Amino acid sequence: MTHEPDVASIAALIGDPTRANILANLLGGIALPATELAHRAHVTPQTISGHLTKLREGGLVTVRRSGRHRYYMLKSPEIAQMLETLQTIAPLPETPIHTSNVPAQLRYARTCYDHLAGKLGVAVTEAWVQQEYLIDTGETFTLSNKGEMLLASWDIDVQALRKKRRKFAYPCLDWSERRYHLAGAVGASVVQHFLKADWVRRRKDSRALLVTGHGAVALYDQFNITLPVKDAQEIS
Amino acid sequence: MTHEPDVASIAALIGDPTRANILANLLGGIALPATELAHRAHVTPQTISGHLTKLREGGLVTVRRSGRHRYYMLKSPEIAQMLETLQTIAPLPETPIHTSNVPAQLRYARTCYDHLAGKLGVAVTEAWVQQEYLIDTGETFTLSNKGEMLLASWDIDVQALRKKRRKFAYPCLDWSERRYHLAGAVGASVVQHFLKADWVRRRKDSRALLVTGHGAVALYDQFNITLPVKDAQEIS
DNA sequence: TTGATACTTCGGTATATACCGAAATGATGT
DNA sequence: ACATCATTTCGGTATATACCGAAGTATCAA
Repeated sequence: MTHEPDVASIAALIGDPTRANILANLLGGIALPATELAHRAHVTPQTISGHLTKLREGGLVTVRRSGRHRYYMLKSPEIAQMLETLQTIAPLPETPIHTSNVPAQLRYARTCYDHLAGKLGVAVTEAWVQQEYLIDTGETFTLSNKGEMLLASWDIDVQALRKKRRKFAYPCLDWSERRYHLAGAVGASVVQHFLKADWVRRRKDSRALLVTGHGAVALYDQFNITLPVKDAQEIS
Repeated sequence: MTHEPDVASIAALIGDPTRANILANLLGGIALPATELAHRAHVTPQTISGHLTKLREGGLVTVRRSGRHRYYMLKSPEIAQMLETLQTIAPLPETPIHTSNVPAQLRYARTCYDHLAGKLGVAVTEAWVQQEYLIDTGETFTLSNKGEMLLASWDIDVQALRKKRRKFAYPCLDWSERRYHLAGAVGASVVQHFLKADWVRRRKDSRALLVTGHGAVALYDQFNITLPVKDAQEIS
């Protein structure tokens, strides 16, 4: 009938609550086995298995086999970006007065597929713009010379990042903060550094991040970033 | 349970084939009455009415009442951009050997919400980049001085466009051509000029555009753009 | 081999919802 | 007032599909 792309089929894939849950979990950027995804979605493994094959047939996720586990992950950064775009226009469920602990952690610091998000992501991005490591051109971020030197000092090969097919650096609207954070190839490599330097650690069971005491000091010393320390930061 | 945005609900909205059809038609940027949408989707008015209220409750479309008609349109350019993003990752249904006439028209020239797309959109964009009206920075388009003068000569207030909250100029991946065309505030005003100058006309029943003979000459004279003329161009 | 774990396939049920026919509402023109 | 057209509401049916229990394959560790 019509020869336009079949938007409906993939939207329908995302449209099921359980599958949306799977995708949201994979937005953490890490590969997860089927059972773990089943646990998080509160359904049985059979059910998750069915959903995963559909997502795979739809081209949204891929599998990597390792022994008797099968690790599922998003197929490409483009898929992740599409999901982020969806998140920005999706309604945020109204927050109860006493917001529970778990979402607070997520709001505090998390990974958004492969870059920093949450209060931490926004704080770092805004500090860098203010201190002119980054230049906000309105639709893109550009690295200043100062910024290039910073990344070079972290052993990040900026030229290699530029050659990648994916976007270099752009502002991604944060759904919890309603402000922009740094995404793209640069954003991804920044998270890698934060993890390597042990400024943040991944929590086991969610895509929330934990800022270490060490990391908090470093962020303050180097970029004058002060974060609210009260939330759930029990690592020394 | 989770406090993340409810991606599933709006994805489910887009996930129904009939509703996706509605949204695709509204991507033409024009407001359409319910009956027209019903006709295009090959369903009865009752059915469309139900879908439209759901889309309205979901915040994807708005209504403008005019007499006994109700004109529906996409609620915001952000919604349009999200749909375009979806289109780029959605599978393109395989084209039959003898591609029918209607999709050929769409592939030839169409509006994508409010800017040019299809072969025409890509041709104009690439010509402008080559002739340095536009500068392709990879993730954004910048207007050169030459480009600013061109738009000024068309009575387009470039400064006013820059002040708008929406993106100024960026490349939008064309689903039919698999190449980029110009989108954003600049793209929208360019279409307005093309229509005002009668270089193109809207077809009544789709978002395909018709290039006038007058327009073809102008495009060739001013930008050295040659378009395949064979397709469905019966206007002198 | 036996037993355990990870995952998939099959079959049946239960729920959601897209669709249409019939009828109500509302606006327009005569 | 009446007839007409655009749109919505209601009720009933038919189809799709998410879910789980049970059983089957595959991998690993004794």
